[in-house]
Amino acid sequence: MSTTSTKTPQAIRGTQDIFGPDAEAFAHVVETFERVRKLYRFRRAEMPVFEKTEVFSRSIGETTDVVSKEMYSFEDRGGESLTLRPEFTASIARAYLTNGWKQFAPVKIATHGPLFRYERPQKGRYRQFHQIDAELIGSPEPIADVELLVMADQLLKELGISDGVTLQLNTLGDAESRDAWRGALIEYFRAHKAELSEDSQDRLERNPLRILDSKDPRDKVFVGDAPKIDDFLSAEAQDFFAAVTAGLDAAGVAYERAPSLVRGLDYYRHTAFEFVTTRLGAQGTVLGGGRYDGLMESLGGPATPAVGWAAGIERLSMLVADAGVMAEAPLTVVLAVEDDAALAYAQKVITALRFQGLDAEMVATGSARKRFDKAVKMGAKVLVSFGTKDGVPVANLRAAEPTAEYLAVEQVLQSVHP
RNA sequence: GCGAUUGUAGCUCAGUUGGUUAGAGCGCCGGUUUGUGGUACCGGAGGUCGUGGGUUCGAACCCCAUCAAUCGCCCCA
Repeated sequence: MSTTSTKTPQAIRGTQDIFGPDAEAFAHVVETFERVRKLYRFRRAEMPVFEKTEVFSRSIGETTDVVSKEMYSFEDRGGESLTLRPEFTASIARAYLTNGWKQFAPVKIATHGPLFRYERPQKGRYRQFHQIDAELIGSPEPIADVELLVMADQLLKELGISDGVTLQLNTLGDAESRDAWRGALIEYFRAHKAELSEDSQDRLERNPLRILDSKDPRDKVFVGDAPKIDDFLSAEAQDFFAAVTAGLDAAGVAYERAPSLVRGLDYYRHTAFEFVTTRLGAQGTVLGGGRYDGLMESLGGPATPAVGWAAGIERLSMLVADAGVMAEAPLTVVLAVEDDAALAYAQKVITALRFQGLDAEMVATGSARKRFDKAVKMGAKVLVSFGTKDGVPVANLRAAEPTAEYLAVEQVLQSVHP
Protein backbone atom coordinates (compact mmCIF):
# COMPACT_ATOMS: atom_id res chain seq x y z
CA MET A 1 0.00 0.00 0.00
CA SER A 2 1.59 3.22 -1.08
CA THR A 3 -1.32 5.45 -0.15
CA THR A 4 -1.55 6.81 3.35
CA SER A 5 -4.73 5.79 5.12
CA THR A 6 -6.54 8.47 7.07
CA LYS A 7 -8.38 5.97 9.23
CA THR A 8 -7.11 5.32 12.71
CA PRO A 9 -5.97 1.74 13.27
CA GLN A 10 -8.20 -0.68 15.15
CA ALA A 11 -7.05 -3.24 17.69
CA ILE A 12 -6.99 -6.67 16.13
CA ARG A 13 -9.78 -9.12 16.78
CA GLY A 14 -9.67 -10.81 20.13
CA THR A 15 -7.20 -8.40 21.67
CA GLN A 16 -8.12 -5.80 24.22
CA ASP A 17 -6.91 -2.55 25.71
CA ILE A 18 -7.43 -2.71 29.44
CA PHE A 19 -7.87 0.52 31.40
CA GLY A 20 -9.54 1.96 34.46
CA PRO A 21 -11.33 -0.35 36.90
CA ASP A 22 -10.68 -3.36 34.65
CA ALA A 23 -6.97 -2.67 34.71
CA GLU A 24 -7.08 -2.26 38.50
CA ALA A 25 -8.83 -5.61 38.85
CA PHE A 26 -6.30 -7.21 36.51
CA ALA A 27 -3.39 -5.82 38.55
CA HIS A 28 -5.08 -6.93 41.76
CA VAL A 29 -5.25 -10.51 40.51
CA VAL A 30 -1.58 -10.51 39.57
CA GLU A 31 -0.52 -8.88 42.85
CA THR A 32 -2.55 -11.37 44.88
CA PHE A 33 -1.04 -14.25 42.93
CA GLU A 34 2.45 -12.91 43.58
CA ARG A 35 1.72 -12.68 47.29
CA VAL A 36 0.25 -16.19 47.56
CA ARG A 37 2.98 -17.70 45.40
CA LYS A 38 5.58 -16.44 47.88
CA LEU A 39 3.65 -18.00 50.77
CA TYR A 40 3.99 -21.36 49.04
CA ARG A 41 7.61 -20.63 48.08
CA PHE A 42 7.10 -20.88 44.33
CA ARG A 43 9.95 -19.33 42.35
CA ARG A 44 9.44 -16.88 39.53
CA ALA A 45 10.37 -17.83 36.00
CA GLU A 46 10.06 -15.95 32.72
CA MET A 47 9.90 -17.72 29.39
CA PRO A 48 9.84 -16.38 25.84
CA VAL A 49 6.40 -15.78 24.34
CA PHE A 50 7.36 -17.78 21.27
CA GLU A 51 8.97 -21.15 20.77
CA LYS A 52 9.71 -23.60 18.02
CA THR A 53 6.37 -25.00 16.91
CA GLU A 54 7.36 -28.55 17.87
CA VAL A 55 7.55 -27.55 21.54
CA PHE A 56 3.77 -27.34 21.51
CA SER A 57 2.85 -29.90 18.85
CA ARG A 58 4.86 -32.67 20.50
CA SER A 59 3.70 -31.99 24.06
CA ILE A 60 0.09 -30.87 23.75
CA GLY A 61 -0.76 -33.42 21.07
CA GLU A 62 -1.16 -33.09 17.31
CA THR A 63 -4.81 -34.06 17.36
CA THR A 64 -5.92 -31.52 19.95
CA ASP A 65 -7.85 -28.47 18.81
CA VAL A 66 -5.25 -26.19 20.34
CA VAL A 67 -2.51 -27.54 18.09
CA SER A 68 -4.49 -28.43 14.99
CA LYS A 69 -6.39 -25.19 14.54
CA GLU A 70 -5.74 -22.59 17.24
CA MET A 71 -2.02 -21.83 17.15
CA TYR A 72 -0.48 -18.62 15.89
CA SER A 73 2.34 -20.19 13.88
CA PHE A 74 4.59 -18.44 11.39
CA GLU A 75 7.91 -18.80 9.65
CA ASP A 76 10.64 -16.44 10.73
CA ARG A 77 13.13 -14.98 8.25
CA GLY A 78 15.32 -18.03 8.59
CA GLY A 79 12.47 -20.30 7.50
CA GLU A 80 11.91 -21.83 10.94
CA SER A 81 8.37 -22.56 12.13
CA LEU A 82 7.68 -20.65 15.33
CA THR A 83 4.55 -20.39 17.43
CA LEU A 84 3.22 -17.81 19.89
CA ARG A 85 2.76 -19.79 23.08
CA PRO A 86 -0.82 -21.09 23.54
CA GLU A 87 -0.09 -22.21 27.10
CA PHE A 88 2.63 -22.15 29.74
CA THR A 89 3.15 -25.79 30.63
CA ALA A 90 4.92 -26.83 27.44
CA SER A 91 7.22 -23.78 27.60
CA ILE A 92 8.11 -24.47 31.20
CA ALA A 93 8.80 -28.13 30.43
CA ARG A 94 11.10 -27.10 27.58
CA ALA A 95 12.88 -24.58 29.80
CA TYR A 96 13.26 -27.23 32.51
CA LEU A 97 14.97 -29.54 30.03
CA THR A 98 17.16 -27.02 28.23
CA ASN A 99 18.39 -25.34 31.41
CA GLY A 100 18.85 -28.46 33.47
CA TRP A 101 16.47 -27.32 36.18
CA LYS A 102 16.49 -30.96 37.25
CA GLN A 103 19.29 -29.86 39.60
CA PHE A 104 16.65 -27.98 41.60
CA ALA A 105 14.06 -30.76 41.49
CA PRO A 106 11.55 -30.95 42.91
CA VAL A 107 11.14 -27.36 41.81
CA LYS A 108 8.17 -25.05 42.26
CA ILE A 109 7.73 -22.51 39.47
CA ALA A 110 5.24 -19.67 39.03
CA THR A 111 4.79 -17.28 36.13
CA HIS A 112 2.22 -15.14 34.41
CA GLY A 113 1.83 -13.39 31.09
CA PRO A 114 0.11 -13.39 27.71
CA LEU A 115 -0.92 -16.47 25.72
CA PHE A 116 -2.28 -16.66 22.19
CA ARG A 117 -4.97 -18.83 20.71
CA TYR A 118 -6.80 -18.33 17.42
CA GLU A 119 -10.35 -18.81 18.70
CA ARG A 120 -13.70 -17.13 18.23
CA PRO A 121 -13.65 -14.28 20.78
CA GLN A 122 -16.35 -14.15 23.44
CA LYS A 123 -16.75 -12.73 26.88
CA GLY A 124 -13.92 -14.14 28.95
CA ARG A 125 -12.21 -15.54 25.88
CA TYR A 126 -9.66 -13.64 23.85
CA ARG A 127 -7.04 -14.36 21.22
CA GLN A 128 -4.45 -12.72 23.38
CA PHE A 129 -5.31 -13.62 26.93
CA HIS A 130 -3.39 -13.80 30.19
CA GLN A 131 -2.84 -16.48 32.74
CA ILE A 132 -1.22 -17.00 36.07
CA ASP A 133 0.47 -20.38 36.28
CA ALA A 134 1.98 -22.64 38.92
CA GLU A 135 3.89 -25.86 38.30
CA LEU A 136 5.59 -28.35 40.57
CA ILE A 137 8.09 -30.42 38.62
CA GLY A 138 9.96 -33.49 39.75
CA SER A 139 7.69 -34.74 42.49
CA PRO A 140 5.71 -37.98 42.01
CA GLU A 141 4.06 -37.63 45.41
CA PRO A 142 0.36 -36.89 45.91
CA ILE A 143 1.27 -34.19 48.42
CA ALA A 144 2.54 -32.20 45.44
CA ASP A 145 -0.97 -32.30 43.93
CA VAL A 146 -2.39 -31.34 47.31
CA GLU A 147 -0.04 -28.37 47.72
CA LEU A 148 -1.00 -27.01 44.31
CA LEU A 149 -4.71 -27.41 44.98
CA VAL A 150 -4.55 -25.82 48.41
CA MET A 151 -2.61 -22.94 46.88
CA ALA A 152 -5.26 -22.46 44.21
CA ASP A 153 -7.99 -22.59 46.84
CA GLN A 154 -6.25 -19.99 48.98
CA LEU A 155 -5.70 -17.73 45.97
CA LEU A 156 -9.42 -17.71 45.16
CA LYS A 157 -10.25 -17.02 48.80
CA GLU A 158 -7.72 -14.18 49.00
CA LEU A 159 -9.24 -12.73 45.85
CA GLY A 160 -12.63 -12.82 47.57
CA ILE A 161 -14.27 -14.80 44.80
CA SER A 162 -14.46 -18.30 46.25
CA ASP A 163 -18.23 -18.10 46.80
CA GLY A 164 -19.94 -19.77 43.85
CA VAL A 165 -16.72 -21.34 42.64
CA THR A 166 -16.44 -25.09 43.16
CA LEU A 167 -13.51 -27.42 42.77
CA GLN A 168 -14.30 -30.37 40.55
CA LEU A 169 -11.86 -33.19 40.95
CA ASN A 170 -11.20 -36.40 39.09
CA THR A 171 -8.48 -38.91 38.42
CA LEU A 172 -7.54 -40.19 35.01
CA GLY A 173 -5.36 -42.91 36.51
CA ASP A 174 -1.87 -43.81 35.42
CA ALA A 175 -1.04 -44.47 31.77
CA GLU A 176 -2.25 -48.08 31.88
CA SER A 177 -5.49 -47.21 33.66
CA ARG A 178 -6.19 -44.39 31.28
CA ASP A 179 -5.53 -46.48 28.17
CA ALA A 180 -7.72 -49.33 29.38
CA TRP A 181 -10.53 -46.92 30.23
CA ARG A 182 -10.19 -45.19 26.90
CA GLY A 183 -10.41 -48.53 25.06
CA ALA A 184 -13.54 -49.48 27.00
CA LEU A 185 -15.14 -46.10 26.24
CA ILE A 186 -14.50 -46.49 22.52
CA GLU A 187 -15.99 -49.97 22.58
CA TYR A 188 -19.04 -48.80 24.53
CA PHE A 189 -19.79 -45.71 22.47
CA ARG A 190 -19.09 -47.43 19.17
CA ALA A 191 -22.08 -49.66 19.84
CA HIS A 192 -24.27 -46.52 19.94
CA LYS A 193 -22.39 -44.55 17.32
CA ALA A 194 -25.37 -43.90 15.04
CA GLU A 195 -27.35 -42.34 17.90
CA LEU A 196 -24.61 -39.99 19.07
CA SER A 197 -24.32 -36.33 18.06
CA GLU A 198 -22.26 -35.53 14.99
CA ASP A 199 -19.58 -33.97 17.18
CA SER A 200 -19.33 -37.05 19.34
CA GLN A 201 -19.20 -39.41 16.36
CA ASP A 202 -16.19 -37.42 15.30
CA ARG A 203 -14.74 -37.51 18.82
CA LEU A 204 -15.18 -41.27 19.14
CA GLU A 205 -11.79 -42.34 17.78
CA ARG A 206 -9.96 -39.08 18.29
CA ASN A 207 -10.81 -38.19 21.87
CA PRO A 208 -13.55 -40.43 23.33
CA LEU A 209 -13.09 -39.00 26.85
CA ARG A 210 -14.64 -35.76 25.66
CA ILE A 211 -17.95 -37.45 24.91
CA LEU A 212 -18.42 -37.72 28.67
CA ASP A 213 -18.85 -33.98 29.15
CA SER A 214 -20.82 -33.34 25.98
CA LYS A 215 -23.78 -31.00 26.44
CA ASP A 216 -25.78 -32.64 23.67
CA PRO A 217 -28.83 -34.50 25.05
CA ARG A 218 -28.33 -37.27 22.48
CA ASP A 219 -24.96 -38.02 24.10
CA LYS A 220 -26.06 -37.54 27.69
CA VAL A 221 -28.40 -40.51 27.39
CA PHE A 222 -25.43 -42.84 27.12
CA VAL A 223 -23.00 -41.12 29.47
CA GLY A 224 -24.68 -42.42 32.62
CA ASP A 225 -24.01 -46.07 31.77
CA ALA A 226 -20.58 -45.50 30.24
CA PRO A 227 -17.59 -47.31 31.76
CA LYS A 228 -16.24 -45.55 34.85
CA ILE A 229 -12.59 -44.74 35.37
CA ASP A 230 -12.86 -46.15 38.88
CA ASP A 231 -13.31 -49.64 37.43
CA PHE A 232 -10.03 -49.40 35.55
CA LEU A 233 -7.80 -47.82 38.18
CA SER A 234 -4.78 -49.83 39.23
CA ALA A 235 -4.22 -50.29 42.95
CA GLU A 236 -1.46 -47.68 42.79
CA ALA A 237 -3.70 -45.19 41.02
CA GLN A 238 -6.43 -45.72 43.60
CA ASP A 239 -3.99 -45.17 46.44
CA PHE A 240 -2.68 -42.04 44.77
CA PHE A 241 -6.11 -40.50 44.41
CA ALA A 242 -7.05 -41.46 47.97
CA ALA A 243 -3.95 -39.68 49.21
CA VAL A 244 -4.88 -36.54 47.26
CA THR A 245 -8.41 -36.43 48.64
CA ALA A 246 -7.15 -37.13 52.16
CA GLY A 247 -4.77 -34.20 51.86
CA LEU A 248 -7.53 -31.89 50.67
CA ASP A 249 -9.75 -32.97 53.55
CA ALA A 250 -6.96 -32.28 56.03
CA ALA A 251 -6.37 -28.83 54.51
CA GLY A 252 -10.07 -28.02 54.58
CA VAL A 253 -10.43 -27.68 50.82
CA ALA A 254 -13.92 -28.48 49.58
CA TYR A 255 -14.27 -30.41 46.33
CA GLU A 256 -16.74 -32.42 44.29
CA ARG A 257 -15.89 -35.68 42.61
CA ALA A 258 -16.54 -35.20 38.90
CA PRO A 259 -16.18 -38.62 37.27
CA SER A 260 -16.71 -37.26 33.76
CA LEU A 261 -14.21 -34.40 34.11
CA VAL A 262 -11.46 -34.90 31.56
CA ARG A 263 -8.82 -32.58 30.25
CA GLY A 264 -8.47 -31.67 26.63
CA LEU A 265 -4.74 -32.01 26.35
CA ASP A 266 -3.07 -35.36 25.85
CA TYR A 267 -0.45 -35.14 28.54
CA TYR A 268 -2.61 -35.40 31.66
CA ARG A 269 -2.43 -38.36 34.07
CA HIS A 270 -3.87 -39.02 37.51
CA THR A 271 -5.24 -35.84 39.06
CA ALA A 272 -7.38 -33.57 36.90
CA PHE A 273 -9.29 -30.62 38.28
CA GLU A 274 -11.15 -27.44 37.44
CA PHE A 275 -12.46 -24.61 39.57
CA VAL A 276 -15.75 -23.72 37.89
CA THR A 277 -18.43 -21.07 38.25
CA THR A 278 -21.77 -20.43 36.63
CA ARG A 279 -21.26 -16.68 36.71
CA LEU A 280 -19.25 -16.38 33.50
CA GLY A 281 -21.68 -17.96 31.05
CA ALA A 282 -20.14 -20.55 28.78
CA GLN A 283 -16.65 -19.83 30.05
CA GLY A 284 -17.17 -21.50 33.40
CA THR A 285 -13.66 -22.73 34.06
CA VAL A 286 -11.69 -20.22 36.05
CA LEU A 287 -8.68 -22.33 36.97
CA GLY A 288 -7.71 -25.75 35.69
CA GLY A 289 -4.88 -28.22 35.70
CA GLY A 290 -3.65 -31.61 36.70
CA ARG A 291 -0.76 -34.02 36.69
CA TYR A 292 1.25 -34.48 33.51
CA ASP A 293 3.78 -37.20 34.17
CA GLY A 294 4.18 -38.03 30.47
CA LEU A 295 4.99 -34.57 29.14
CA MET A 296 8.77 -34.44 29.55
CA GLU A 297 9.21 -37.69 27.65
CA SER A 298 7.20 -36.38 24.72
CA LEU A 299 9.81 -33.60 24.47
CA GLY A 300 12.62 -36.13 24.48
CA GLY A 301 13.54 -35.72 28.14
CA PRO A 302 13.71 -38.25 30.97
CA ALA A 303 10.50 -39.39 32.64
CA THR A 304 9.69 -36.57 35.01
CA PRO A 305 6.60 -36.34 37.19
CA ALA A 306 4.90 -32.93 37.36
CA VAL A 307 1.67 -31.20 38.34
CA GLY A 308 0.42 -27.73 37.55
CA TRP A 309 -2.45 -25.39 36.98
CA ALA A 310 -3.25 -22.19 35.17
CA ALA A 311 -5.98 -19.60 35.60
CA GLY A 312 -7.28 -16.94 33.25
CA ILE A 313 -6.53 -13.48 34.60
CA GLU A 314 -9.37 -11.88 32.60
CA ARG A 315 -11.88 -14.37 34.01
CA LEU A 316 -10.63 -13.88 37.56
CA SER A 317 -10.72 -10.11 37.03
CA MET A 318 -14.36 -10.24 35.96
CA LEU A 319 -15.26 -12.18 39.10
CA VAL A 320 -13.29 -9.71 41.21
CA ALA A 321 -15.11 -6.78 39.58
CA ASP A 322 -18.52 -8.47 39.97
CA ALA A 323 -17.84 -9.18 43.62
CA GLY A 324 -17.14 -5.48 44.14
CA VAL A 325 -13.90 -6.40 45.82
CA MET A 326 -11.96 -3.70 44.03
CA ALA A 327 -12.86 -0.32 45.39
CA GLU A 328 -11.31 2.54 43.49
CA ALA A 329 -8.35 3.78 45.47
CA PRO A 330 -9.57 7.13 46.81
CA LEU A 331 -7.45 10.21 46.22
CA THR A 332 -5.79 11.46 49.38
CA VAL A 333 -4.91 15.08 48.59
CA VAL A 334 -6.00 17.48 45.89
CA LEU A 335 -4.51 20.93 45.37
CA ALA A 336 -6.61 23.68 43.76
CA VAL A 337 -4.41 26.45 42.37
CA GLU A 338 -6.88 29.34 42.15
CA ASP A 339 -4.26 31.94 41.35
CA ASP A 340 -1.36 31.29 38.99
CA ALA A 341 0.86 33.43 41.18
CA ALA A 342 0.72 30.57 43.70
CA LEU A 343 1.62 27.86 41.17
CA ALA A 344 5.28 27.54 42.16
CA TYR A 345 4.33 27.26 45.81
CA ALA A 346 1.75 24.59 45.02
CA GLN A 347 4.34 22.72 42.97
CA LYS A 348 6.70 22.70 45.95
CA VAL A 349 3.94 21.43 48.21
CA ILE A 350 2.74 18.64 45.95
CA THR A 351 6.30 17.38 45.50
CA ALA A 352 6.82 17.37 49.26
CA LEU A 353 3.51 15.55 49.78
CA ARG A 354 4.45 12.82 47.34
CA PHE A 355 7.87 12.39 48.91
CA GLN A 356 6.02 11.93 52.21
CA GLY A 357 4.13 9.05 50.62
CA LEU A 358 0.86 10.91 50.19
CA ASP A 359 -0.77 10.54 46.77
CA ALA A 360 -1.82 13.87 45.37
CA GLU A 361 -3.28 15.59 42.32
CA MET A 362 -3.11 19.25 41.37
CA VAL A 363 -5.71 21.30 39.48
CA ALA A 364 -3.98 24.25 37.84
CA THR A 365 -5.36 24.54 34.32
CA GLY A 366 -8.48 25.96 32.73
CA SER A 367 -10.62 28.72 34.13
CA ALA A 368 -9.10 29.81 37.46
CA ARG A 369 -12.56 30.34 38.83
CA LYS A 370 -13.58 26.73 38.23
CA ARG A 371 -10.50 25.06 39.56
CA PHE A 372 -11.89 24.80 43.08
CA ASP A 373 -15.03 23.07 41.80
CA LYS A 374 -12.97 20.67 39.74
CA ALA A 375 -10.84 19.89 42.77
CA VAL A 376 -13.89 19.25 44.95
CA LYS A 377 -15.28 16.86 42.36
CA MET A 378 -12.17 14.71 42.55
CA GLY A 379 -13.35 13.51 45.94
CA ALA A 380 -10.06 13.72 47.81
CA LYS A 381 -9.84 13.21 51.56
CA VAL A 382 -8.01 16.51 51.93
CA LEU A 383 -8.30 19.63 49.80
CA VAL A 384 -5.74 22.42 49.76
CA SER A 385 -6.57 25.60 47.87
CA PHE A 386 -3.86 28.03 46.78
CA GLY A 387 -4.33 31.74 46.30
CA THR A 388 -2.60 34.98 47.16
CA LYS A 389 -3.04 37.40 50.04
CA ASP A 390 -1.39 40.80 49.71
CA GLY A 391 0.57 39.40 46.78
CA VAL A 392 1.95 36.49 48.81
CA PRO A 393 1.01 32.89 47.92
CA VAL A 394 -1.04 31.21 50.62
CA ALA A 395 -2.42 27.73 51.15
CA ASN A 396 -5.75 26.94 52.77
CA LEU A 397 -6.24 23.47 54.17
CA ARG A 398 -9.75 22.00 54.08
CA ALA A 399 -11.14 18.76 55.45
CA ALA A 400 -14.35 17.71 57.14
CA GLU A 401 -12.58 16.00 60.00
CA PRO A 402 -8.98 16.24 61.24
CA THR A 403 -8.09 12.76 60.00
CA ALA A 404 -4.63 11.24 59.98
CA GLU A 405 -4.23 12.37 56.37
CA TYR A 406 -5.25 15.90 57.34
CA LEU A 407 -2.62 16.04 60.04
CA ALA A 408 0.02 14.66 57.70
CA VAL A 409 -0.78 17.29 55.09
CA GLU A 410 -0.80 20.00 57.72
CA GLN A 411 2.67 18.96 58.81
CA VAL A 412 3.98 19.15 55.24
CA LEU A 413 2.43 22.59 54.79
CA GLN A 414 4.17 23.84 57.90
CA SER A 415 7.54 22.80 56.55
CA VAL A 416 7.13 24.13 53.01
CA HIS A 417 7.09 27.87 52.40
CA PRO A 418 6.50 29.92 49.23
C1' G B 1 -15.33 -23.23 11.82
C1' C B 2 -21.24 -22.90 12.64
C1' G B 3 -25.89 -20.19 14.43
C1' A B 4 -28.21 -15.71 16.66
C1' U B 5 -28.35 -10.51 18.31
C1' U B 6 -26.25 -5.66 18.15
C1' G B 7 -23.03 -1.30 15.95
C1' U B 8 -25.80 6.66 16.09
C1' A B 9 -21.14 12.38 19.96
C1' G B 10 -15.58 10.74 24.55
C1' C B 11 -19.58 7.55 27.62
C1' U B 12 -24.97 5.80 28.19
C1' C B 13 -28.80 6.06 24.78
C1' A B 14 -33.36 8.29 21.79
C1' G B 15 -34.38 8.88 16.61
C1' U B 16 -42.06 7.75 14.28
C1' U B 17 -44.08 4.83 7.80
C1' G B 18 -37.79 6.16 4.11
C1' G B 19 -38.73 12.94 3.98
C1' U B 20 -36.02 20.02 6.04
C1' U B 21 -30.01 21.41 9.16
C1' A B 22 -29.53 13.79 13.32
C1' G B 23 -31.07 14.84 19.31
C1' A B 24 -30.83 14.21 25.03
C1' G B 25 -28.22 13.22 29.64
C1' C B 26 -23.35 12.78 31.57
C1' G B 27 -18.38 14.39 30.48
C1' C B 28 -15.21 18.34 28.18
C1' C B 29 -14.19 23.91 27.11
C1' G B 30 -15.70 29.16 28.17
C1' G B 31 -18.76 33.01 30.83
C1' U B 32 -21.82 34.56 35.02
C1' U B 33 -23.30 33.11 39.97
C1' U B 34 -21.94 30.71 44.57
C1' G B 35 -17.73 30.65 48.26
C1' U B 36 -15.37 25.75 51.31
C1' G B 37 -16.93 18.82 50.43
C1' G B 38 -19.83 17.13 44.43
C1' U B 39 -24.24 25.09 43.51
C1' A B 40 -27.32 27.18 39.62
C1' C B 41 -27.88 29.45 34.92
C1' C B 42 -26.06 30.72 29.92
C1' G B 43 -23.03 29.57 25.81
C1' G B 44 -19.54 26.41 22.93
C1' A B 45 -16.76 22.43 20.77
C1' G B 46 -17.50 17.44 19.40
C1' G B 47 -20.98 12.86 14.43
C1' U B 48 -18.42 10.70 6.96
C1' C B 49 -25.03 7.26 11.91
C1' G B 50 -18.96 0.69 12.16
C1' U B 51 -17.08 0.25 6.81
C1' G B 52 -18.09 -0.51 1.43
C1' G B 53 -21.62 -1.16 -2.28
C1' G B 54 -26.92 -1.20 -3.94
C1' U B 55 -32.39 0.28 -4.25
C1' U B 56 -34.86 5.21 -4.30
C1' C B 57 -36.44 11.81 -6.33
C1' G B 58 -34.61 11.13 -1.23
C1' A B 59 -31.46 6.21 3.38
C1' A B 60 -29.34 6.41 10.41
C1' C B 61 -33.94 3.59 8.75
C1' C B 62 -34.77 -1.09 3.13
C1' C B 63 -31.21 -4.93 0.49
C1' C B 64 -26.14 -7.24 -0.09
C1' A B 65 -21.18 -7.69 1.49
C1' U B 66 -17.55 -6.81 5.13
C1' C B 67 -15.43 -5.63 10.05
C1' A B 68 -16.25 -5.72 15.29
C1' A B 69 -18.64 -6.76 19.96
C1' U B 70 -22.06 -9.78 22.65
C1' C B 71 -24.76 -14.79 23.48
C1' G B 72 -24.74 -20.02 22.33
C1' C B 73 -22.09 -24.57 19.75
C1' C B 74 -17.05 -26.36 19.46
C1' C B 75 -12.82 -25.88 22.48
C1' C B 76 -10.59 -24.00 26.65
C1' A B 77 -8.25 -20.38 31.25
